[in-house]
Amino acid sequence: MPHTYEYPRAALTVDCVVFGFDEAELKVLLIRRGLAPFKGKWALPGGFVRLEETVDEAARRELSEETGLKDVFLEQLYTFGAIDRDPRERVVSVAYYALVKLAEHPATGASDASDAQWFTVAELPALAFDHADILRTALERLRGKVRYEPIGFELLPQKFTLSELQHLYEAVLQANLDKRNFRKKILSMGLLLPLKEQARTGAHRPAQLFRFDAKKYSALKKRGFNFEL
Amino acid sequence: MPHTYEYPRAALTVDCVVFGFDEAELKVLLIRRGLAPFKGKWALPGGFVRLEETVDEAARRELSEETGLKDVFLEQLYTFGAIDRDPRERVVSVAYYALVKLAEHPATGASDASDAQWFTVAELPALAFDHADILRTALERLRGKVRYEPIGFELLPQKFTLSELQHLYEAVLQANLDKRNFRKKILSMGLLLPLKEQARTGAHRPAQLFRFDAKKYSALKKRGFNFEL
DNA sequence: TCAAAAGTGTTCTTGATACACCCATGC
DNA sequence: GCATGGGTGTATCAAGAACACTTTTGA
Repeated sequence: MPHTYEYPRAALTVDCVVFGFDEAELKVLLIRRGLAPFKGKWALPGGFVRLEETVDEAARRELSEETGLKDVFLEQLYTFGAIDRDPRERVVSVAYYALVKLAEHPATGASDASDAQWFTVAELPALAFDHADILRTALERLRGKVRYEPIGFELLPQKFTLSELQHLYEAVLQANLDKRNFRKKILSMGLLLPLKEQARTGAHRPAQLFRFDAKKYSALKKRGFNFEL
Repeated sequence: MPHTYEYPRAALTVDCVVFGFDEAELKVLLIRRGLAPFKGKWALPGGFVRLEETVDEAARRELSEETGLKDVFLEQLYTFGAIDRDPRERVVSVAYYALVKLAEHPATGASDASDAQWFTVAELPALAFDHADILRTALERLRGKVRYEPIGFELLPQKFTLSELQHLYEAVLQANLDKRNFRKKILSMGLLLPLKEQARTGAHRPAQLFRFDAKKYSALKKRGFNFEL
């Protein structure tokens, strides 16, 4: 059933930059394209926006369909509207970025998409369309936002050690942080709940486990508190 | 000449939140709608994106056509993609915000649009569509961004006094700032060039005029400098 | 007993805040 | 000469940065 309009219309898509964190490395989830154009090339998960869903819903649906990921942190990033970004026709894409707890999700997702794979952000393959631009924009946003919003926790398991948290920040910000100062600062905010358990991993002293206290954060935020690292 | 597509498509528009600053007041430029829906209501300037222009270009074109404003600071804000934001049909809108030097532009713009008018942000009329949401988002963005990027200068004439600059920040941030501390901080960045002229307005001591040194800022930025107020 | 990561305080420096008076001008 | 906004310096306090050793565990 064809649809006709008085004026020509751009197609509208969503694309998702999915970040994960694993073993001190920041990673991105890419999908190998099975169809032209850019067949065989790696690309961001995404697809067309349907009329009966919001743009946000489209992003969640495509993420779920192409990578199996659900209930993840997802936020709109930027809209890419260059004329020739898709060689076939005019396509405007609303980009999102997602943060997933990599340890709690299967390595490549329960996906019906042919091929999904995590890549270290420092070792990315060539990407289809303008997806390299989108990814760079997402990285800049993540680097900026992680410093003044407690979104880093979205990349860690619910229970984590202070060292894991520090390594996450070091990976995202590409900087070395002082262990004592980092702990002092993050603990002084009172947003980390120490758990009774300890992590026992390897031939070392076991580390205290914490979880992020989201309720306390939203209560503090209302009173004007600002997370800042 | 009708255009036919296999799947139905949303229409794509741009909307612009235009900020100005005048006499210690932050203002927004609105347009009175001449057509249904929301006929007679105030709305943000904006319109449909054409296939032969980028989304950014569409924003600039609509701004020029509806308000007469050209060569202003313009930055993408957010894309609004709720299903029923336009009662006629599915319309997704990429919102922008603009900062204009109000003193250097005519009060209501050399506009072909019937009716354009500046409103104080504290005294806004009811707005068409979801434009109140868009405007609120733009205000939040402006409040956030003005603190860590030197965009406030886009709202002032090229030559300005320190008091004018301070009043601008006080209006945007809705806070009172200490005069001495403000001057110390802003001058210590070395981004304001004192001019030889002085402002002579009223029965007071004339104030030193400055201009923002954009070249110096971009040079410093490359070396890792961060503007922050 | 060794390797490997966990944990812990103090000093110094820097930047933020608070605060009050004289200056130049037009009327 | 007075009203109005322009312009200036210091003392205090809080937060950030730099820095090294002991503890606990498994192998």
